[in-house]
Amino acid sequence: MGRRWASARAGRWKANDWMPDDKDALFKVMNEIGIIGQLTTTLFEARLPDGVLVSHFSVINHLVRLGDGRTPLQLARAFQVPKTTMTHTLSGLVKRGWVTMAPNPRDARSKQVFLTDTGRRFREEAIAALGPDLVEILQRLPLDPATLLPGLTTLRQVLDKMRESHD
Amino acid sequence: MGRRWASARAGRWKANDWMPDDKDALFKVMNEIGIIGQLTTTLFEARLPDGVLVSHFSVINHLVRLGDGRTPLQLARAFQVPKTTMTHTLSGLVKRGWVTMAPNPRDARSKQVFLTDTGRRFREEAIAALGPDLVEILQRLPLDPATLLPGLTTLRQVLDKMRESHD
DNA sequence: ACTATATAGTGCGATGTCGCACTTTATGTC
DNA sequence: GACATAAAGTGCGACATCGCACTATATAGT
Repeated sequence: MGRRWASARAGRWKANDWMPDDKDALFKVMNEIGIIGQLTTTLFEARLPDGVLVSHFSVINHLVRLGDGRTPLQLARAFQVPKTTMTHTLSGLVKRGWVTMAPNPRDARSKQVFLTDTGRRFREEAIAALGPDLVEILQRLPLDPATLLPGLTTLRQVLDKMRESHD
Repeated sequence: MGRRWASARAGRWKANDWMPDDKDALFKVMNEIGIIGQLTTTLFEARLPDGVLVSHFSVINHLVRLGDGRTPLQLARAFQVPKTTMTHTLSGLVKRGWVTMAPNPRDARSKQVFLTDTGRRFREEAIAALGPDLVEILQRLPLDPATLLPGLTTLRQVLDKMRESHD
């Protein structure tokens, strides 16, 4: 299972305790994001079959949306995980019969990942299983999630660019 | 190391592909949040000494901000991790001399976690080490992070409440 | 007081993540 | 074409996370 950890949600912090306002605000934003990401993962994973992780769904979902036939390395890059991790994740998908691996005709070192019908069906069911939770969140949330999206996307793009330029 | 995985950042999705607008927007928000959380963890961990994880910093930071003397279980709850995970994390902190564990005088089953001077110094250094990255993000970010904070906090609170009411 | 149940912490085993090193194949240089 | 270097994928080992089961202690009901 996965990733977790940010600052505990239990405490609201005072600004200017140890940082200027804007750094402090950014730090808090990243904190909240870490916590939300953790809670989201837990929530979603509870709706998936036993032993199936968000990583599995994410790869299948990616292949459905952007097309299969991708190589393992392309997938690893898309998800920002080491190739060994992708190897492991893909082996789980193969074991469950949700994808098949074929040699890549363009490059004998490489492979291609293809979806099976069972794999597509798994995605449909996972999405359906998550639906009620999304509805409940929307009911309780006193704001339109769409208002958050542009800012988050911008932040993600900035972080992505930094990652590229740093390594 | 830790948590990762969301949908790959590589593709922007069309609304109404398979969900009504608001569900789709919420799903995208959670996706972006997952990716940002992952990138943030990677970034921060690169600034920490070898083998030191965000989990270590988070616990120390929590103790500095909200006061030490907490029990391991209180910490586990604050961070939403199983108690076994907290046991493991704390053992790492003890090993590095950043906290000490003492029996809890109020409850002989329990313990209390106390910061050491070295532990406080580690926190200072970690924060200092992260500073330049925060500055760089702020320079590249064409918006004030403070504008994101209220919405994220609200979303986190909703998810927190749901967790409580579900289990 | 006695007993049943709940709680705090931990050891252990299973599994996910990821760095390192290796094999196989591609690419670039001469 | 021969050779050095790079890239794709995987085996292996280290380690983090976490469920299960266990011990020790507290609490509740009688």
